[in-house]
Amino acid sequence: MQSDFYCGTDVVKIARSLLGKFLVTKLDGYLTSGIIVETEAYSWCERGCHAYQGRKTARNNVMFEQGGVSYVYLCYGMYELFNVVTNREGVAEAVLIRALEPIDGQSIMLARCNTSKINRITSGPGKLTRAMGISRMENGINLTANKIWIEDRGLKVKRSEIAASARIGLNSKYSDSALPWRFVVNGNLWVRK
DNA sequence: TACGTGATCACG
DNA sequence: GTGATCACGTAA
Repeated sequence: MQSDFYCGTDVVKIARSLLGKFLVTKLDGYLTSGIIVETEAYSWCERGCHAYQGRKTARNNVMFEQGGVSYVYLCYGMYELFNVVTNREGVAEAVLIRALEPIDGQSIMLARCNTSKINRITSGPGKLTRAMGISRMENGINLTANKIWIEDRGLKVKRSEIAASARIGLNSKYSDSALPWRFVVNGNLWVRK
């Protein structure tokens, strides 16, 4: 996608429109890709976001850059989570990529995950980054360049095929955790159940 | 349901 | 410095 796609001011809309797009990486010399089938939106204006109320830290500072860069951080000491930063510079918003349907480079993904079963290898935000070779080394990189990018290959996901629900893993004591900002392709095999 | 795992951040 | 918390995944 071009830079202007990521600079949109409605992160929820962008999270929805990413469904059906292809996330592609060319890392360690290998090309891998998958269809995005689950996303979540995050915005500075709600409590689920690392940049809530515009709080800027060493970890989240790339969220404040102009849309079109990656935000990769370590979660629970073990998992690297990949986000697409959106909106204009200074407005911290991002979309977490939560699940993919693997397409290109499946044998590479299997090797990276040290398994022989493709089943569920990219069905979760911590798992898909491993399969795609994404780590914190890729934090802040330009998504219109040649390491990680997103392609529209013409696959259409109709509005009626998209389900919205509350985001996963947020502390339920905050009302923002109930916002319906998680989007999945209905019935897709690669969305965790 | 329980917990490994370690970086992060709000405290002081 | 310290300690609670955390956008997960797996086992059970």
